[in-house]
Amino acid sequence: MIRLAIAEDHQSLIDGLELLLKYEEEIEIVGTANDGEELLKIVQKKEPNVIVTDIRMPKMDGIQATRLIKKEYPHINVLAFSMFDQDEAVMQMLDAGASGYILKNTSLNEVLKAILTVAEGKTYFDSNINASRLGKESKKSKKGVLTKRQKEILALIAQGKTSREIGEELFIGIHTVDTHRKNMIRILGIKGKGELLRYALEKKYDF
Amino acid sequence: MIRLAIAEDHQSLIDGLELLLKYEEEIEIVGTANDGEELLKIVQKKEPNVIVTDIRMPKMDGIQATRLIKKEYPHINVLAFSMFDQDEAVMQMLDAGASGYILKNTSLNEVLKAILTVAEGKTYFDSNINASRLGKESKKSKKGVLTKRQKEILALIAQGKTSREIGEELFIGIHTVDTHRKNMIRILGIKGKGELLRYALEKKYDF
DNA sequence: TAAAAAATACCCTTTAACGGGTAATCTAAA
DNA sequence: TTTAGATTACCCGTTAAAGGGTATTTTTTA
Repeated sequence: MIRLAIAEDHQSLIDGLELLLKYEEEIEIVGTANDGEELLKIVQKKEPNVIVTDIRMPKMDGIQATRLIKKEYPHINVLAFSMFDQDEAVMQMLDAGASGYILKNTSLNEVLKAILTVAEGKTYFDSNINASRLGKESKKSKKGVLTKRQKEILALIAQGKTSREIGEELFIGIHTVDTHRKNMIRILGIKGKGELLRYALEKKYDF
Repeated sequence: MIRLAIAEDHQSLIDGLELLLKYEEEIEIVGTANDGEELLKIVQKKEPNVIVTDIRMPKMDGIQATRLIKKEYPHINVLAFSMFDQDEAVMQMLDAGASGYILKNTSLNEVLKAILTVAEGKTYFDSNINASRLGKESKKSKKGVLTKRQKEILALIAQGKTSREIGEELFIGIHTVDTHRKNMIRILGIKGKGELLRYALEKKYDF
């Protein structure tokens, strides 16, 4: 029997999942939440064994929530459910302990398949996610998380600052900023002119 | 009888709506789309009388799609379904001819109520939307600063496309795209390398 | 303490995106 | 129907950023 908890800030999507799952006899929805903090409460009270969670949520994002949950309840299988397929989000979610990752632009049937798969302790990844690319990066860069300095620079990039301005602000050379840029591009597996800025800006909306 | 078309880039949400509506005898879903262009095709082929559409979608956003649809088929009632409650998006959608506006973080039941309401030719607005504030704003903001073509190009810029790619997609020269870029920069009063991309991305999430 | 990771800095080349013009069509409104 | 606005297209030059390296110093961790 799957005791499922759902965390997702769009109530309409939760309602849809509930409609889908209420005919699945092996699945019982023990609770739903609209943010990460609510999810934690449900986990404590209702003891689900599978969780479907959005990444970007108010109050506490899915990554942080997953990390805390897996620390206390390592047996719970977490399935990430996100709008975005950015490598970093996937890797962070994996690092936090998630067993699967599906995108919102897939069908509910695939969601169901994913839930059943992770419930068995297996992993499930959306077909749109390039797992090999992830694997490659994750070996090289381990967690795929940017360093403190890199995040600092990324934040300034998101503010529209140029390498020169960033260098002045952080008291480092323009070359150094450029090196950080290039390293981030490599780690994140992105390419093209404005992609890093895009990433920097979208990141806010990702998590 | 309501002949309903749904446009929404998250298939999971479409599936949820379908599950909800399949028990409503007065509603028939005649088609679903994952982007604006698909929606236009469905409208032509299936002649729905009510449309539920996301605002932010690939290829063509819901505002543009609504505008085109209302021009050809003014009897169709359009219900906007969006993540965001920013005034500008609501106003643009109204200006495009939408009859209602609901947020994704509402329940599916409210979605159903909204569909039934707009189907009767009435208007339905999410309780989170301050209608009076909208009226005040819409007077002074006229119609939005950028032209149709410019917005089209801006949307592609937001997708990270280069001028070359945009030109290819719209069957115009790279110089033309650059001219549009420069005109937008001038009109919007921005400056600097990535500012237009920044603006494009911010705009996108405002909808 | 030795090894790994992070942060610093420079080299080179290429390219997309400004910034600043000019101008021909084409479309729609006055 | 004239005129204004929108769309198309090109010229020049400049610059920030990316893509490819290499390399030193500092900090952290095993």
